Formats: sequence, structure tokens, C-alpha cells
Amino acid sequence: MSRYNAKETEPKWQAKWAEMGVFEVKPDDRPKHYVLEMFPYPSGNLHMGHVRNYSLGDVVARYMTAKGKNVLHPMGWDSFGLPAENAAMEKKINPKDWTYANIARMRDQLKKIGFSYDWTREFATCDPEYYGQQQAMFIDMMEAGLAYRKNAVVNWDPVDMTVLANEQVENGRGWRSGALVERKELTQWFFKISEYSQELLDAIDGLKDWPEKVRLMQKNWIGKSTGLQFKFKTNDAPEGFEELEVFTTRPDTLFGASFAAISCDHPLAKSLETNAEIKAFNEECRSIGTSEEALEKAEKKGFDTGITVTHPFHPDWKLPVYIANFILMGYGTGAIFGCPAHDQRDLDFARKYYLIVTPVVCPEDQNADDFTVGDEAYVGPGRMINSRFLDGMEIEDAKAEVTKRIAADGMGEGVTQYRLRDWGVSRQRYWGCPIPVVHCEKCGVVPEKKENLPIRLPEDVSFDKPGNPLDRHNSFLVCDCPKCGAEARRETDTMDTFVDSSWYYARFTAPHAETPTDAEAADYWMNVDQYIGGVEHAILHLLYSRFFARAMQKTGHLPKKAIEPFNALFTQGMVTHETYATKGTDGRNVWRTPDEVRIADGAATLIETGEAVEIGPVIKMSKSKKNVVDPEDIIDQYGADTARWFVLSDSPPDRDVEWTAAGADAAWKHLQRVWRLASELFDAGGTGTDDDNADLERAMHIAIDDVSKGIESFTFNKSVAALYQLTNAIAKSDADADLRREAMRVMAKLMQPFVPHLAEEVWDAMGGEGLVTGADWPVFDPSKVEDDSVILPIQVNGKRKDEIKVAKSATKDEIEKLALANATVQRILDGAAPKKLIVVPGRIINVVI
RNA sequence: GCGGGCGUGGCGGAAUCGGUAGACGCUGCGGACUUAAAAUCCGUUUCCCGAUUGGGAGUGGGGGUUCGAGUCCCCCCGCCCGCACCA
Repeated sequence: MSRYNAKETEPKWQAKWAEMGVFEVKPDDRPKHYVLEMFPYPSGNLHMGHVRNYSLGDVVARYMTAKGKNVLHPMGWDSFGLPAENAAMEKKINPKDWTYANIARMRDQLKKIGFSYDWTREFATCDPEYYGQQQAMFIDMMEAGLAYRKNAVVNWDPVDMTVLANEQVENGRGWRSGALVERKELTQWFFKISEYSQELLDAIDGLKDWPEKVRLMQKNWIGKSTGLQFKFKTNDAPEGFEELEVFTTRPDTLFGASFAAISCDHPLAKSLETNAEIKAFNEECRSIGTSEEALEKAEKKGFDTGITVTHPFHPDWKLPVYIANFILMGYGTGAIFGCPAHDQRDLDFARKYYLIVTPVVCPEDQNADDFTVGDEAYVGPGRMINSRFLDGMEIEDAKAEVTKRIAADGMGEGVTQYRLRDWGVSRQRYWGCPIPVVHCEKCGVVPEKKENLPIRLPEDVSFDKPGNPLDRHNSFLVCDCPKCGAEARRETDTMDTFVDSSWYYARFTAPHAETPTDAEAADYWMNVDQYIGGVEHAILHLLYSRFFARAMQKTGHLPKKAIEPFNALFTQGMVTHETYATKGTDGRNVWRTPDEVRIADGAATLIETGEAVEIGPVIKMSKSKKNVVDPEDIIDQYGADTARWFVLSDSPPDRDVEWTAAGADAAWKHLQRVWRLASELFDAGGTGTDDDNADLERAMHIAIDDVSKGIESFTFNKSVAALYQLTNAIAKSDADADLRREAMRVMAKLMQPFVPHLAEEVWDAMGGEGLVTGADWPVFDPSKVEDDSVILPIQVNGKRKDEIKVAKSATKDEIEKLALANATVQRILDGAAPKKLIVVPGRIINVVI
């Protein structure tokens, strides 16, 4: 009996699949199914998180193929981005060379795992053939008014000389340089995602197969609120500021207003900066503006401008106007009126500056005459008080009434506000998709001619100075104006890498097309039926992709049906591992890799020195904590199937899975056992009894049903358990040898999505025809699992005491008689009669005494 | 603070139209095979008392509905994740 040798077997079958092109697909008569996993950034090393993500996708893809679908399952590379520039600076390598070398390495790693990708469709976002098409779409989006330039305040890193995304600012400092981030006004390119705010929000309800959590996160991110936007008349304000426009979701509380407040970035606040005190205050506000943690602790602070506004319903009622540090310019109008009694922030502010607190909403259980607000604003329901014509109304009616009167006076109107802001896509970086426009002195900003695309990144660039090397690359910079032909200057900003990943799913449907997409191919393959990836992309990537699908549809690059790119989304959990640390000389933790540590009897020591190692918490595998297991090592040691089996076992796919050496070993042992069973059966003879045969058939069909259900419900751990059970059943079975071989072939088919190499080997050994990859999924026959008798548990007062076997056809009366005749029941009853007898046929018997 | 999720043996987890709690796997323990080990196979593994037969407790805690609750309802406790001065 031979041992299963994964090292020889796996490459053999991988070569066979490649040779036969079994994963290469084109449109045909079968129903299509598009399975996509979030493509990786080519850092150079595949990690366990990738293995898990792609194993999950592979299960779905292989299963759907077996079920008769025409499955598109592509893979590519999200290959633009900062790490390549860092590598260029540190190692003096060209970003392109570094990136493509990484891709070659990772492609090799992926191929070793045997994923069912159609490699003919592979591309990298840094391929000019890809980003050139992206540039073409950018131009179309400019024409459609979806891409535009505007002045905006951005996070500017003065050391790296680039814009940083909000996520790249940590405690007010650049994540890489550590420099204090500045707020800088720059002219930037934007995508008009805000035009789709309402639609993106509404369509979330249709995303039935997305996790509820992600749908909520997107809803919150879009952040719709409805309210009243209106203008106050100002007094003693500088010229041009005769009115102050504010937004509120609580127009009902207008009679409780005691101040107005504006952002330090509000034009009015800026115009007052001729006053040195105000200038200093504004700058103080701005300095804490970027750090969210600072915001939490920051005290409510204001500066009384001396300006007042007149209450819209009372010409003599003047409210002071403050510049306040808690007002954001980016939301609403950057100005509010404060009603301290019913808003906590306003209340904190009012208490600090001794402003009036007038309650205008009275809870139903309070007396209007003596209802007061202490340190906690009242935000609950109630009736209006102290509000003239609103008194006695419900809040909602009061909101409507105020809105109606303000609108009638022409001072404002009801509006809807969104938190979602337009997507700033300009990056002052080299390794990204060049924005295909030209700056001409005469013609202004002109899009490049499409026949000149792609605008290629120059390769002869140097990173010896900070900033964007494109800015000092003359042959890139100097160009002809596409409109007038005069000498002009090329845009040097590149696109945010999130743009690259916002449409790659569409490109996969026709990766070599001369246009961004091919109408026929997109029509056949879109939408993605199952998208799988990490929850960390719940907002940005997924929202941008949803926007892009709409933008592409508007510019004619996607069919209307593909307006939502991903029909179903699954977010998988992380791969975690214990952490190991020794104490350094300075008392700090020195992290150790699992390779460096030996664990015996629950205690860990350093292999090299025998030094004691502290076992730390189980957390996501990360380079910084060194708690990583390299998939390549596992493949070398055990084979790809073992890695796949492990990451699919035990934990449900949406939860974290802890990688352990013991678990990997156990996975390997199981696969060995399956192979051993197969080889024992290879030339086994013998017949079994009818009962033995029926039992094995039952086990087979239970497994078919359970494995299928597990896959379809994304609880692959249950499918794995079902496969274990079938293995046990075959091992114990005394059925006919032919039937056992048949069971083994069924198991090969059921295993194929999980451990395809072993499945092929078993299939081959058991005389299966052709490849098991692509073979039809076994059909579940319910009649094989039925039994003509059933075991019913007997409870006494709800506690299980015994069980009886009864014919399935037994009537309630017959079951009752059998139950009462049961020895255990008789003993407990001790001659007494039961109070009640519950019989649920096929389920349970409960004797109540 | 707001929103969401979760709490089941030593561990990962099964069991949700209310119906045998702990499938399956890991670990541990015992045994077989072996000169020995590895590998493999068999048994056992929720806890407590008896210690064979049996009895009791048990799904974070407390209460409720029900013949019957991990599952439904109410009140607590704890953990995790996301968002966070959004007017």
C-alpha cells in the first residue's frame, strides 16, 4: 500500500488540467456563473489569508461547474500602489520590474495550489493595456460630467510631498513619513459619486445576498438625512455676508435656538481672519481637525464673532454667531443654529458659554410648566412648548410647519443631505494610472485624444528626490495640446488605486478587448454571481465598484443589467495564529515566528537557545507580530490539498480560523487515510448483506445531501464534517466491494471542490472515467436515506429517558401504547397514570406526570 | 455615544419551522500492534454523585411563555466589530 505523495501527485494533475484547458471558458449554451475573489496586491508573497479566500472561491467555482454551470473564475493583480515606489526607493529597483517579478512569483504560488482559474484571462492593473482602457473611460466620464476638477482641502504630507487619504493619516501624522499632516487646498480630480447617493442607497435593499452588516455600513456611509436649509439675516457682518445659510434636521426646535455657529473653514470665518485673535482660533481648530482621537477628547470651544443673526420668526430676536470647533465645513452648509435643550453638543457648548437653554419639546409624562433640561439634552419624543404657533404639536408636525412657513417666506426649503462626498482620485504619485489630460495655456484642461492612449508611465524615472518623479520628467511632461497643437503640459497626477479595482470584474469578461469592455461578453457574463473577500473592503472598494458600474453603464461600457456589479457578496474571516515573544534586553517583546518556537506540554521554548517563550493572544497573521505560516512551507511539507482542507475545515468561512500545527497535521492525516482507504479497495473483493449495502448507500446519499447543502449555504465546515462521516462509513462498511468503490467515486466527486488533487487520484484509482474535475455532481436520491422505522426519544416531563424504534407508518395510538409499555416509562410511572401524553409522530414522545 | 454581531465541553464548532444538546474534528486518557518508536487501528473524553444498573445538573446570569426552550419574550452581564462632533 503506497503512501499518498502529494508532491508528485499535485503537479501531475495541475499539468493535466492546464494541458486540457479545463478552466478556460467562453460563452456557450449552459447557464453562466461568475465567481470572483478579490484580486491580490502583488506584494511578492502569498499569505494564508489569500489561500483561504481563494480556496473558498474555488469550492464555489468547482461545485458550480459540477452542477452544470459555465463558470467564469478569473484571477489578476491589483498592481499599482505605493509599496512599489517604496521598494524602488529602498532597493533601487524600478517599480515595474519589482511588481512584475512579484506577480511571477505569486502566480507560481497560486498555480501550485491548483485553483481553477482561467489563466488566459489574467491581467495586472499596471499593464498599459488595462490602464489605457481606464484612461479611455476617464475621458468618457469627463464628457458625461462624472469626472471633474475642483479646489479641495486635502491631507498633505510635506515630507513625502503627496496627498494622503484620510485612512493614511494616523494621529495627525503621515503613516509613512511621520510628518505632521497639513491641510492644503489643491485642485484635484473628482468622480461625481454624490450624483448617485440616493440610487446607491436605494439599491442596497436589492442586495439580498450581501451580508446585512455590509449593507448597513454602506447605508451609514452614504448617511442620508433630511431637514431644512434656510438663511438667517445677519447683523454687523462683513460685506457679502448679509445672510448665513444653515442646515438642520430639527427645524421644530427653532424656538429653542440660542446661538448660531460656523466652521472655522466657513467663508465668513475666513473673512474675519483679519482679526488676529480669530485667525489664531481658526488655526487652532484646523490643527486638531485631522485626528479623530483628538476630536473625541477635544472640548467644545467657540469664539464669539460679535456678529448676530435675526430669528426668522421674530425680528427683534438676535442670536450670537460663534466660530465653533465642532462644526464641519464638509457637511451641510458648515453652519448651524444651536438648540441646547435638544442636542447634546449644543448643550455642552451652551453650558460653557452661559447661553440660554430653552426646552421646546416636552416629554408626554412631564409637565410643560416645569420641564427643564440639566446636563443631558432631551432628544426623545414629545409635544412642542415655548414655541408660539407650534405649541402642542407633535415633533414631526412641527418640523413640517416650520419648513412650510420658511419656504413660504422664501428663506429656505426642505433638503436632503448626504455624508457621502465626491471621490477625490488625484494622487501625486508615480506608480498609478496617469490621468489622461493635458494643460494648455490657451485651451485650459483638455482630455487626451483616445487614439493617443494609453498614456504610458515613463520607465526611466528616479526616486532620489521626494515627491512625484513625473513632475520632473520632461519628455513625459511636455506634450502637444490635443486641441490646438501648441506645446502643453501633461497632467502628472495619477489615479487612486481604488479606481483600478473598481472595474476589473468587468474587464475579466473580455480581458483582451480593444475597448474597456466587450458588449457581448459583458452581457453574457455580468454580473458577478458570487464575490468573495475581506470585510475590510465593506465600504470603499465595494461602494466605488457600485458607483463605477453605474458610471460605466452611463458611458456605454456596461449593459444596464450590470448596474450592480456583485449579486452576492461573502466576507470571509481571517486566518489567525498564536503569537510568540521573548523578552529583549530592553524588556520589550521580541516577536518570534512559529518556526523558531518549539511547543511541548503547553510550554514554549526557542528552538535555538532553549529560552522560554511567552505564548501570546491568537490574532490575525501579520508580519509585524511574526505569527505567520508561509503557505509555501505548508505546500512543501504536506501539499496544497492539506492547506486547502485545513482552511476549509472547522471554522465556518465567515469566522476567523486559527492555524495550528496540530490542525495541519490532522488535515494531512485525514487525506492520507482517504488515500489508504482507496488503495485498500483497489482490488478488494467480497459481497455484503443487503443491510450492509443499504447502510452504505444511505451514508453516500446523506453525504451528497449534506456536502451540497454546506456548499450552498457557505458553511463549508459542515460539508467537511459530512465528508469525514462518509469516510468513516466507508471504512467501517462491509458492503460489496464494488459498492464501496462506487462510494469512493462518489466521495471523490464530493471532495473535488475541496481537495481536487487527491480527488483526481482517488477517482483515477477507483476506475473513474476521465477527470473528476468537471464531472457531474452526484444526484441525491432521498429514497436511499429513508428508513421504514424511526427512533423516537421518550421524554418524561421534558427530560429524555429512553427511546423506542417504531415503524414509520405507526399511528399515534400505536406509538402511545408502545410508549406506555416501555420499561423505563413503567418504572418511572410506578403504576400511576400519566397526566398527559404528547406524541409528535416522527419527532418525539413526552410523558407528563 | 450610535449601529451591528456574538456568548454551547479542555479547544474549533454541530444542533435554529421550539422536539434525543455536544454531530464532525482537535486535544487528553486507556488499549492493540511493535524489541522500541513512528504510523495505524480500537475504545473513551460535558460536569457531579453512585461508580455496573442508575440519579442529578447543564448552552453567560436572572425571570417568563410552553407538555417541551441553546432556539421565543423581558431584564441584566460580558466580549467582538464598524461608525463616530454629520447639525
